Amino acid sequence: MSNPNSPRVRFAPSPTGFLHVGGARTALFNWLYARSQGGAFVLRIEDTDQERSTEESYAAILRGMQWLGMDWDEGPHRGGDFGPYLQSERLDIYRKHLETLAEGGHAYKCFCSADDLEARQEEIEADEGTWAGYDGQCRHLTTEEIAAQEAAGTPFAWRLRTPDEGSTFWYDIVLDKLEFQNELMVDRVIFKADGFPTYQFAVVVDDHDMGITHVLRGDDHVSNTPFQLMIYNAMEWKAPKFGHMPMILGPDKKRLSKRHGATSVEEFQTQGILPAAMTNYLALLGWSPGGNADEVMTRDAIIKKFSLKKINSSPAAFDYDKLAHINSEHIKRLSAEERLELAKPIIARDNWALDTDWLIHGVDDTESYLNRVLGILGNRFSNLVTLANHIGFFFTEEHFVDAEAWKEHVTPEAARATLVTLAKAIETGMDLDVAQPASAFEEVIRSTAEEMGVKAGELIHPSRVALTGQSRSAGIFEVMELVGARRTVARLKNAANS
RNA sequence: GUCCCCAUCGUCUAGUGGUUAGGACACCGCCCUUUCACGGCGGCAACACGGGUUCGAUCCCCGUUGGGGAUGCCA
Repeated sequence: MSNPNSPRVRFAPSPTGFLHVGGARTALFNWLYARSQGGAFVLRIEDTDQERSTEESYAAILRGMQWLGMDWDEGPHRGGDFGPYLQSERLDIYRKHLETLAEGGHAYKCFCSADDLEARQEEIEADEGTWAGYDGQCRHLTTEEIAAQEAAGTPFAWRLRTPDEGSTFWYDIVLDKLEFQNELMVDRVIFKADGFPTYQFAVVVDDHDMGITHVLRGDDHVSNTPFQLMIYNAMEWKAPKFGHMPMILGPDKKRLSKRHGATSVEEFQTQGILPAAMTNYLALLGWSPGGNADEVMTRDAIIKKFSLKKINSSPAAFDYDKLAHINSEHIKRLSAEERLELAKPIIARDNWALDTDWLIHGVDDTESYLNRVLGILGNRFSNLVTLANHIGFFFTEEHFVDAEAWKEHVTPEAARATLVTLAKAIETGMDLDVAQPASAFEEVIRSTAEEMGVKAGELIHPSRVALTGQSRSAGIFEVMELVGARRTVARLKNAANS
């Protein structure tokens, strides 16, 4: 589908944790760019850290991507012309390119151990100096010295010989011109002593070899970019365009972390957030459709409007309230059929089903029952997880009960008496062997209230809690219709006796 | 410490060298109403500070302050 001129972008997570919102946002912007330009979206796994990479993380990241609907054109389980897409399977490629660098004199062996470096740093700092990073000790080793170290079997890493003068700069898609003085750059390691390339080297090799045209990543990579540019230069490769997006902060403007609440994408899934809503909200963090345009958008609408030029350069704070709002808006805009599909797994999970003995007016199977339940629920359905509390009492006596509401509306003597009176009125005024419509319940309640000389609300509020266990619900007459006359009477009596 | 980035309502943001600085979330009030939610109406609330440039700066430049990032043989 992609032509030679279309962009190729990638998301390159390291499998050292779950897919968190920051990573998901980065992935999303890349994905949106690819989809909006007819380009290719590549998923590459950067698992060059043998210590921290795990299979679980790898699987979790893939799950997160799939849940959010970010399909990749090339990558794990999908293949592609530029594979393999796991860096741990590309070691030969990195070694080959390292050789090129070594031959050109751009890379050199460094025999300094971590302890050596630490000792030198301490020495300098003890003398009030500042350690600015690797000091270039092995830069000028003679062939004899190198031979001696190798003969002694000293482990070594490879470092890039970086330019000492001038500056390295690029025009960032988001941040515009960025420039760094070369003299401040140290010769960082590109190949570790364990035989694996460092991120700095692998990312450059892969982005080049995979034909990546645009690198969109978090701005925590800004200071890595000049070094990577130096690798491109040493390899005599053309560098891709870079775009650094600001990071996502917590509500307190501090770096987003677990203490702020959910940070992994899968946590939001378990909190009942719709993937489309999560995608929508993430897109709004650092990007905007502009002006007074509707913020609530489907994936397709976002793709249509997406533009790199509109990416914000200032960091955004994650707002859980707004996410909840976007989520409810998405649910609100769903058709009855779509809502039904979302709700089905919830009742299936607890084996909730219609019992024909309930004698529900106009309902003959579980699906049509659920459909009616969702119908009277209306816009109170705003989250997949809280939905269970809103509909449980229609299916089971073991439903959620709000203790506070019960204490306030059911426990008082007067309330109990009222419930008994109403239960009797329903028993005598209605045929319990026939399914009854909401209007019939309304009639009984209103006339009973009149006979008692009280407002209908006096009966309605305790009834609501007695039937639903909660002080908030859909219209009580409709609730009674769908709970059925028999169970309604039973619950009113049970509540009065509780 | 050094280097880099950022700065419009509490939050996400739109926006322009001259605007009543717009929208959304949250919050408050009113309406609707059997509760809640929805919906409708209204309200509160911002250009961080100090210098320039300019006839005029929220917008351009510099500085300060604040926040963030980097400074790893992590990615």
